Amino acid sequence: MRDEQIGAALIGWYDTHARVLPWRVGPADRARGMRPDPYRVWLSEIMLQQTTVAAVRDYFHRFTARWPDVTALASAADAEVMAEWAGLGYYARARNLLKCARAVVADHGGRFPKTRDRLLTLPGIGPYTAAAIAAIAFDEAATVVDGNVERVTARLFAVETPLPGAKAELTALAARLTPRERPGDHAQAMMDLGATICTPRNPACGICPLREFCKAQAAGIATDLPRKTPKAAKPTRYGIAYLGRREDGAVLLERRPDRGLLGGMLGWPGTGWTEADPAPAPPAEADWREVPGEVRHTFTHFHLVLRVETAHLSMGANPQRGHFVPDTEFRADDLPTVMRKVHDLASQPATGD
DNA sequence: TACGCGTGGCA
DNA sequence: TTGCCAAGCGT
Repeated sequence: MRDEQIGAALIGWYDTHARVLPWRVGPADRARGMRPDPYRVWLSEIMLQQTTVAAVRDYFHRFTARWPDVTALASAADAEVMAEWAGLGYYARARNLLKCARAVVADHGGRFPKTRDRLLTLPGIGPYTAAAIAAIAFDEAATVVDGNVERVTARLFAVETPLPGAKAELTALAARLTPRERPGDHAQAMMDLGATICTPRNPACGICPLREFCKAQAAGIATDLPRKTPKAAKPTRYGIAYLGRREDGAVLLERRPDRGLLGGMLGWPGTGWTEADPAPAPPAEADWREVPGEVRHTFTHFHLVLRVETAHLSMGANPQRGHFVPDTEFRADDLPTVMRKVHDLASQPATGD
């Protein structure tokens, strides 16, 4: 009974407070029978994995303008998609995005499968995304569990088990709240609540529609939940990046291997990134000069400090690594952010001292 | 199961 | 400045 009351309070709040988002069909339009486009739901959910709405918005508009449906995306060249994704991070998502689009076209007639279990078989679609697409696009009563739902549920039921160990327990509790009616709106309501009211720090319990049901609020421990097992400290790694420019303005770039860090993306040739001082490894014979300053960047699990060296390369240069990209085709925005920072540092006018 | 995998905003 | 955090997935 209490679970149904919670669901009713949540959906009531959502009907009046739902955020307007480009990939969303609001409750009013939904009531008139409008359905969200599965392609747009899928694309947005992939982009939103571990990524904020603010960061996703422009990327979503560019992708849908350029590739309006899954067939168009499936036909795109790998390099075009990777370049369009540049800056958004977690580049395996972009590689899997293409794999998934091509699988939908090749194996499913260009239409997304409509059930959670079948969506789960597609590249880049895991438990969260499969449930989200099934619920939002196809009205399946799937339980959607992301970081927001974990936090809301942990507080609502005062679960003190630390994450990630509490995942199964929180999923079971979230499943109790999942309704047969409007499961997609319910899922989005849970996530909106977590994003705007039941936030990680300083939750706005005073205006929360679930306040009267919340055990953590009653116990005065809402801010402390969910508990988390502490993470290891990030080490610092060091490397050298080589920005070579030919007489005709072409720059020397290298496509990184599909697996691993920044997989499939363009970057500057360089040394490995190690905790020890890197041994120089220029990609071509030239008079390499160090650029004053350094690039600092932090990845998920380490800090990176990069020295940058530049050189003028002759028209006859035959680099051991990488390939020349003509001046007219090069755009720094096509690079992952750390590589764009290298370009920015090398492009700055000399400071004079 | 635990780790590798980006980036930008915020306190 | 630093660490934490965000609509996870693949291996």
